[in-house]
Amino acid sequence: MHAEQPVRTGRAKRLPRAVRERQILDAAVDVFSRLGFHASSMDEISEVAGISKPMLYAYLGSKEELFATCIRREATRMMEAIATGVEPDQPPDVQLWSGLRAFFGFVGGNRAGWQVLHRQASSQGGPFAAELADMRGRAISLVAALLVHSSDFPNVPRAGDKEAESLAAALVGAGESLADWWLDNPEEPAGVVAARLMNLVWMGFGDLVGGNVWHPPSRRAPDTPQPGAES
Amino acid sequence: MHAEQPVRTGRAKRLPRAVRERQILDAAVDVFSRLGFHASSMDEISEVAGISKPMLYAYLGSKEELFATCIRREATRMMEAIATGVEPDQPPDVQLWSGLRAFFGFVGGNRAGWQVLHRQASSQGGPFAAELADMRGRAISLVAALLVHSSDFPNVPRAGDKEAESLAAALVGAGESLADWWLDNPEEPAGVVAARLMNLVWMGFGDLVGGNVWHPPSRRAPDTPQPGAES
DNA sequence: TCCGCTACCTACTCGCAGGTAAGACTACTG
DNA sequence: CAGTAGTCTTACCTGCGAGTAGGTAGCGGA
Repeated sequence: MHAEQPVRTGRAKRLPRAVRERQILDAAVDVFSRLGFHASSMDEISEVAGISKPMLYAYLGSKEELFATCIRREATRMMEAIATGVEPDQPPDVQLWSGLRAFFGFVGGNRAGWQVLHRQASSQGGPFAAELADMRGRAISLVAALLVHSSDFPNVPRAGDKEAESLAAALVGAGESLADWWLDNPEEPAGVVAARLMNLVWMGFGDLVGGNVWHPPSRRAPDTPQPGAES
Repeated sequence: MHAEQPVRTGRAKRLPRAVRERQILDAAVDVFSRLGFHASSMDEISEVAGISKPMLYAYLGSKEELFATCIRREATRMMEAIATGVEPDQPPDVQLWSGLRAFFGFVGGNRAGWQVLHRQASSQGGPFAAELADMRGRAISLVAALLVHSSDFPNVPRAGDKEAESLAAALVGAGESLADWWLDNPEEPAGVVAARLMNLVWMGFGDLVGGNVWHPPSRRAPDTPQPGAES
């Protein structure tokens, strides 16, 4: 799970600041994800990072600043992964599908990052949750734009945008929760989890219990869920 | 939000143990929900409860035991609220609808309880998360049974149960997330939030962008979302 | 009215973890 | 070979909060 550095003795090798900072952030994400914000000690983080505590403070400031930096880094990585994965000229369901695959692919390849980003950040109050809320807001806007663009909401005359936005919030929330659930049930590959959510939000239970499933255009038989990216 | 006791001076009124324990748990849920587990001090909880710290230890044991007791109490309350709200002889969509209304009704009336139950418990590791996972497991089983009972899953020959269970997990997760989202956007009434999730999971985006919405049987016109229970 | 029990308190101990002071080692530059 | 800038360390201070020792006050029973 987390790479176990051999116990450090004596002085660490001299490295340029940028490299050290990356190492420290990696270590911090690892420790925060395993222990949570409060239970993580700066001593432990510095030990995992292979340096001594004052380096932490010299480079990353206080514990809270360090945590915020972790959150920002992981949030940025995730949004970039999604933005890279989605194909803007496709029909809406395919865009949604590729977005979901990118999202679950990222989570699968960055369990620790997702853990600290979502679970930890949301449980600490104040600026951390705000940081997270900002990222979620961007994701919601993305989905909402997709929905609004893809069709009108004929039955909700004036509130179309708000309606779309809150549906998008529900979807994003479902994705976050399913990702959390996946952390505890890691045996399934990313594509299967993504396909499940895709079916749920695109088809709905009403269709699914009737046997209608969504499937990507022209690839496989309708009844096999898309394997997709591996965990 | 939380009832502000006047600053206590001198000795508290003598009360039977059961009553004190309830007071203490109320105070603990309040403080835990606002500050989180680690940031909450036993001093603060005892102060809010209107008693002195040794009483906490005498009645509720250690801080961890106190927290676990809070979680269990809130979890039990929530499952009871849902079980009471659902009507077993109705068709599946109506059962789901009433379950969702009961759930969001509970959360709306117990913001602090939900906060500590979900956000706090899930972010602390170990036994607390396990406690929560147990409750979630029961909720998932409930929904999965509903799905399996309501119809076959024709396209997934042998894995029907597992498929249903993981869809149920996604739904429960969506509900949890939407409830969290609702904590930060509390202006909407419970019924509207419940109706949104109902539409999402029952109809799916595929229908919704086409203008098809779900509505409770024989109450209103199909195009108005159900206002439902008030916050 | 005295006993004993339960509710309740003040006033501590003590370890842990965030944060820092002050200096030592390395490498580059002239 | 100085001088300087940046890297890195040991060894400490300090406050906060979990948990406790030991004692006081009200109440019910005989």
